[in-house]
Amino acid sequence: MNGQIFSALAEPNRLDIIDLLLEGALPVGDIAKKLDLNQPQTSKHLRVLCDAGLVEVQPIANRRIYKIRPEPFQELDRWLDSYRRLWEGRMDRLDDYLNVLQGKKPLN
Amino acid sequence: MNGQIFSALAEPNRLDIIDLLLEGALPVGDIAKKLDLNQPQTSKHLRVLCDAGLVEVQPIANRRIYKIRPEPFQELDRWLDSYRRLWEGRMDRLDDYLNVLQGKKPLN
DNA sequence: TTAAAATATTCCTTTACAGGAATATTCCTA
DNA sequence: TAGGAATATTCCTGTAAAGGAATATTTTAA
Repeated sequence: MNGQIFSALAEPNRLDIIDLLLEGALPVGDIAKKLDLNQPQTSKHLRVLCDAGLVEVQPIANRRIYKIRPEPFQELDRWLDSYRRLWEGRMDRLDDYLNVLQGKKPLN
Repeated sequence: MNGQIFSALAEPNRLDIIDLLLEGALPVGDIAKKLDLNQPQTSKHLRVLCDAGLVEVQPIANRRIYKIRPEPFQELDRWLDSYRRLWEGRMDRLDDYLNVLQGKKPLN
């Protein structure tokens, strides 16, 4: 799992940008206006999101339209797969650990 | 979506800790040893993970056993739901935006 | 009740990063 | 081709957070 994705999404404004772009691609100015950010910060956040591969740009005339790239979300989804077993109850390794302790089995 | 989760996972060592705990609950010392971290840093990272709700503790004798809490991962999973439409091809809003431009339809 | 093991916390320093303001760049249009 | 709109970049500053070292705390065991 690529940690850069988490870093990019850790910043609240960037998470907002992503959630906004889910509704559709937008140029920088619209993003800034809708989220009440000023333009330079918006561009900077978009830069980070771009570097992390979370969004991509398509220039149209004067503007640069940003849209979400699905790939990192797919990667996140695959990573989460490993954790689904957790809440599907097939795994309570704390109990396992307790058993290890009681059975005196070494832990490596 | 709670951004604290992303912040907690943005730190590489913490992501490693989470991936390690997926294999089973462990006390601090074992985590430190397996990841080649020193003990204080490990405790500090576990603190952050705890505050974010990603892990929980159960004291056993001298030790404190850390294990993953499934809930935040479920939250992440639900959040990702909104994005699954993206890679299922039911959504290419960049095209939508282009149509808006061509059709002179206002964008709000 | 004292020593030692396991863990948590504090203090300090350094670094990364977000925001603000100003400016540079790019591209269209008249 | 000059001006303006849209966007990107740079510089500066303040702040949050990570790592190291030392120390405090808790719990067990003798």
